[in-house]
Amino acid sequence: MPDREDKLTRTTVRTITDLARLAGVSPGTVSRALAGKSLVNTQTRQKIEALAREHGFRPNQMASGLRRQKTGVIGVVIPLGHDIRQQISDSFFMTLLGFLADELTTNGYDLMLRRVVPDTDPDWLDRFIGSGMIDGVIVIGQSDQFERIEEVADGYRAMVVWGNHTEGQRHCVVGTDNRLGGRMAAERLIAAGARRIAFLGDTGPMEFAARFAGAQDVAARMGLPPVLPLVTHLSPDRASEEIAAHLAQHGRELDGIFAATDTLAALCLTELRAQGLAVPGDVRVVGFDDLPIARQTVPALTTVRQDIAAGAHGLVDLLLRRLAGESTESLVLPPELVLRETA
Amino acid sequence: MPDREDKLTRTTVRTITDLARLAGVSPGTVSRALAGKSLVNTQTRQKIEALAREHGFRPNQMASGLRRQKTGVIGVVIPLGHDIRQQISDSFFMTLLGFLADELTTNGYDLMLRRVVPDTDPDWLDRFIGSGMIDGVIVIGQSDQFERIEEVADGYRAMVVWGNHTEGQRHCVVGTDNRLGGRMAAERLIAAGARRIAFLGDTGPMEFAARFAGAQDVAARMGLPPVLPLVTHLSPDRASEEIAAHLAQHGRELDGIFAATDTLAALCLTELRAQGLAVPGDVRVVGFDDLPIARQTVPALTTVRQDIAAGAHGLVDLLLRRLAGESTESLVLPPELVLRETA
DNA sequence: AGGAATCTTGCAATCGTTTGCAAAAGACTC
DNA sequence: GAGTCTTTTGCAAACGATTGCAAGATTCCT
Repeated sequence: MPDREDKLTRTTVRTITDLARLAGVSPGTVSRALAGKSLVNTQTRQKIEALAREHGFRPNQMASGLRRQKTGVIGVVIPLGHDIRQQISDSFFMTLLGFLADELTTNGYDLMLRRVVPDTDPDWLDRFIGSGMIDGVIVIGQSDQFERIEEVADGYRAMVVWGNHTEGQRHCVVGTDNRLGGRMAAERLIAAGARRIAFLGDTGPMEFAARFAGAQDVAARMGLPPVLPLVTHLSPDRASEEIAAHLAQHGRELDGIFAATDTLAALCLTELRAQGLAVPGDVRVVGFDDLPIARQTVPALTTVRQDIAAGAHGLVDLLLRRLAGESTESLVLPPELVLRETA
Repeated sequence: MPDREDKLTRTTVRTITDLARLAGVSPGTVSRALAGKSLVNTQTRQKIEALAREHGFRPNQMASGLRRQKTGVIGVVIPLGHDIRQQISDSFFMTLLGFLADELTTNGYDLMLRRVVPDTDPDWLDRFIGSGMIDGVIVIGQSDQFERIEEVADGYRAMVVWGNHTEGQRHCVVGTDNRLGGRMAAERLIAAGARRIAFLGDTGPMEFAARFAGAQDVAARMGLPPVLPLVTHLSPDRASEEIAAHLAQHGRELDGIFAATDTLAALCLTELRAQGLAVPGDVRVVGFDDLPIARQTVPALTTVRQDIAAGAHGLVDLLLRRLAGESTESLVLPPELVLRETA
């Protein structure tokens, strides 16, 4: 086991100073060599690099961060609204998070994830920003914290938010055009023969409210009765019964359901079947998101697609631009209707 | 807008020294007051706390971390094996991540997420650990990096891994008893009438290999033909066609399928239907994980449940113990068969 | 060869907090 | 009122890397 032996006898080199001693130069030179600055003699640099590699030396990021006043870390924060349990496993957010991790890594940043409960911690955003641990922050979902975010945005530039765009808002946001998406959903339901439409989900969060409003737009324009809001929680366990109850009460009078998310739509399909309602025969259904599950429901779910990868890309791109001092406009992504079998 | 005005005229207090000047004490005292140490006079402390609150002061974590040699951050790293695209949105990992975030937050830690590709970056683990940014690391999934992890474990204690337990391994691991789970799955398939069983998924990763082996155990014990491995990728897009191809070739000779994950099982159900095979009439199916989707397939999926919440709790608990200097055993969680309609 | 120009390097201050040590200030005892 | 204990505080040295400045080494030119 020569390797083990080696490790023990070899002087352990933790700091740049250790390495400097070994190389017979000053710490400053080592720092410059490792940073790839041009001011170091090529031979010196190579010698230092070799030593560093040999001893597996890595500069301490904390110290470096402190001195340079930047950390190379981007904070990603998920504010949990009322419905705490939901978002923990929400496929949409999690998928977005995955893409974000990719994008940030590609750009040389690390990702610090924080889930916060604004209700119990009103200071959530300032605290994260003020911690000195992150160079910028991406907020995933406005939840019910629109105002708080606006306030912070006035004094802090390195922030981009995933969510809904509202006319005249001050924080930089990336998100799908939810209202348009809502319109597309309603139009499709109507085109498929629906006349009495319901919206399934929570109309509280801004994004959902916008989807609902979009559907409402269309119903009004077409002279149909107003869209009926069927309010549910978003976590699958609670939503199931709620959906069942809603359907028991209103199922027979409805012929179209626009679900706020694919997850809810899938649950709804299950319940519809349980209650003996045919899809799309008796009731048409349209979801939102186009998560993988949309392809696997029976029948396959017609839904409004959000381009998650593009969203993640936009978030990171805008944030980096802002870090570089640019001021950026919000980015509104177009939704896309994906026709399958439920409407 | 009195608030804005206020913010501008108020001297901005970023450092502990600023605050000290304001309070008329030394920086050291401020530090002690904010840290809640008992050595400060109560009145002094209150005065300092009041000022800190008023000016929204937060100590710089970088500086604090550097000085105290601990960061309050736990690294979570997801090594991506060959099948890079898969894990990005893999529900299982993402759900685990959500629970981890909860557990860590509860214990006062932040979470730094890193996705790495060991193939292109052999140094992935050392680099993360050596960065000085994290107090400990949780590795999600051994991927094909078992050896690398073992090596690191010899010299670094603050690490816990989610994955499969192997007799005599040196790193601390938390995970489901995959082999037992595999046995349970096969036993159920057989009890439901299957005789010719296939394993659907990648047998490369250790966890899956163990599940496969478990099924194999049972087939052998019962004197049935060996379990047929149907190898697929794990990302839904690629897996779909692969499953279709497998079924086209072997579908008629099989009467039981054990899928490595629920995601694959769900895809498989879709394909089975497409090819006109009845479930569970012609073919019985059992999945693994018990993700939310298992409840929503048609027919609903019988599956082997992993307790993700318990897993996350175990990972964090063991890691904290190790940080405290304890040495800990690995934790093997029992799987649980969830009977639904596919077997 | 002398002097200017260019490269390399070392020195020391700095980032913002924490903490051991010792001084200062009270509180108490006899 | 002097001496002993406690509290409270300030001082200054860390933590480990970066960087402006200036000195030392080279090279180049005339």
